[in-house]
Amino acid sequence: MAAPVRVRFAPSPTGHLHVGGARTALFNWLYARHHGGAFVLRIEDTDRSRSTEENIGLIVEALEWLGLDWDEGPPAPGYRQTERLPSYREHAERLRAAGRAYYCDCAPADLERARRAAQARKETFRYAGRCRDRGLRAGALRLRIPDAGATVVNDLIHGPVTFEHGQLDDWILVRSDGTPTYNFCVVVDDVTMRITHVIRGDDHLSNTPKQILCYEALGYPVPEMAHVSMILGPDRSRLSKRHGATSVQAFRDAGIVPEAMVNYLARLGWSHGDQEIFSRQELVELFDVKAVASSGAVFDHTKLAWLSHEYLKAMDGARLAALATPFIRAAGLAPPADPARLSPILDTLRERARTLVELVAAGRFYFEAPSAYEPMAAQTFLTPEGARRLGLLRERLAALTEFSAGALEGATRGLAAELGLKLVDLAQLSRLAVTGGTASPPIFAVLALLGRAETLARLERARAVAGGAA
RNA sequence: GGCCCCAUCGUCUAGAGGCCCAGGACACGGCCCUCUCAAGGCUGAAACACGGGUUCGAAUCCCGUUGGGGCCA
Repeated sequence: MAAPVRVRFAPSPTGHLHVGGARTALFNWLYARHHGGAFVLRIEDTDRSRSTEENIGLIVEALEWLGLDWDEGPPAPGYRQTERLPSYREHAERLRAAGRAYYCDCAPADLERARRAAQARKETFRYAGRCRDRGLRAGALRLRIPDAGATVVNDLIHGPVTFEHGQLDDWILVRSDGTPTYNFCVVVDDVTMRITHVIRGDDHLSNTPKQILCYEALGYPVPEMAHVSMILGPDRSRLSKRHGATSVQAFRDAGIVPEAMVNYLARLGWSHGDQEIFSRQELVELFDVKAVASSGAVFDHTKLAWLSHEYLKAMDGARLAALATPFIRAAGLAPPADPARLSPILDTLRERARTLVELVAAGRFYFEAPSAYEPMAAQTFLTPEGARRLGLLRERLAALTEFSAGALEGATRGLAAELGLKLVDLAQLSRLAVTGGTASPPIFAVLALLGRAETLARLERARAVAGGAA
């Protein structure tokens, strides 16, 4: 029945993908996948100064990290506004020839004066229409807006939103220097790319009636519109750099799991009952743009970190190893030569870290011996008595035939009992010796994973330090 | 300033007139478990911005106020 769904994401390449843009991209992508439609990526590079190949590459990279693949778009040609100038020119000429647009040569200074005067009178500024019927052959091209009536935006999220034509002015389609304006390019692009649903940020809602009038003047059907609310900072103003890191890249580098980012962004403004965690497949099945909230949403780093943690805990070992390896290297450490050793190590860490960065920090000692001991703990544990206990423990563990967590625990418990100590005394002592700190995964698992030689060496080193402190 | 949007716990939200003296999640407090840290379990505190209507009955509908956001720039 209806034409196949075609949606688009049209970022301007400003150097990074903002999370707000990422969410808009996600909603478009989900809508396309849910309806078996097409997701188009279009680069809005009218501002040539910032539009470099490199910046476009960054957008592409961020979308790929999120797993949002597009059916049409770069690197194929024809999906950048700078490549589509002839199309804008052609549509502008059509409007002019049909009398739906006209040239205007009013001086910017005069217009500015009129704008200020309108504001002083507490009225909406509206172009007075001086050039409407002058039949000029050059200047800025303006769209003729009806004086009476109103245009209704039937927004999928907000419902009908009415704009009186008296509040709209004959906006400029093409500047006097021949460059098309943003609002005009968007209309022409959406029309020529046969976009059926425009899902974009709330900040474009005010421009929508102007665009609708342009569609109508061109004789094209108006696509469905859905205006998604903004993502806000803690002060409830639109989230921006002054609120801290806001780019998708920054979250990736902070070690957020990509699936968690997608899940979080989806849940920001959209919900499905009480469910918090959604697989990508569930998202595609359940997402409906009509269920997106119409109010702004504050970005909550803590909840994102929680979700990242949930994904870290649940993902399979191979995937975790693949995700963690670059972060281990970035920390200046080397993953074990035998890749099979990595998974069990990661398994002891995953429930102790919310991000991949935290994961590496929590497990640093697996990859290098401690270079120092936590001072407070050293003071209480690395004493002459501590040295004696470390020596005994080392002896006991060296005698083990099987260096497993179970055997290690048995031997340590035995020694603790003999010395009249609690297990915790020996556990913390060896934890400090082996990890340099007082918090780690279960110590016997750590020792087993480190292996006999490394464990004994670290116990011995700590014993020497404790002895030397005597 | 004009126009437009928005308004439930600190935050994300459920709620589409009676099921709600408002549910879930994050964060926070307490308890349990425990070799540390986590994880987990139980548990606590925490909201319908305000004022008018409509209705037998409103978080839910209408109007206004206030507050926030966006566009015009």
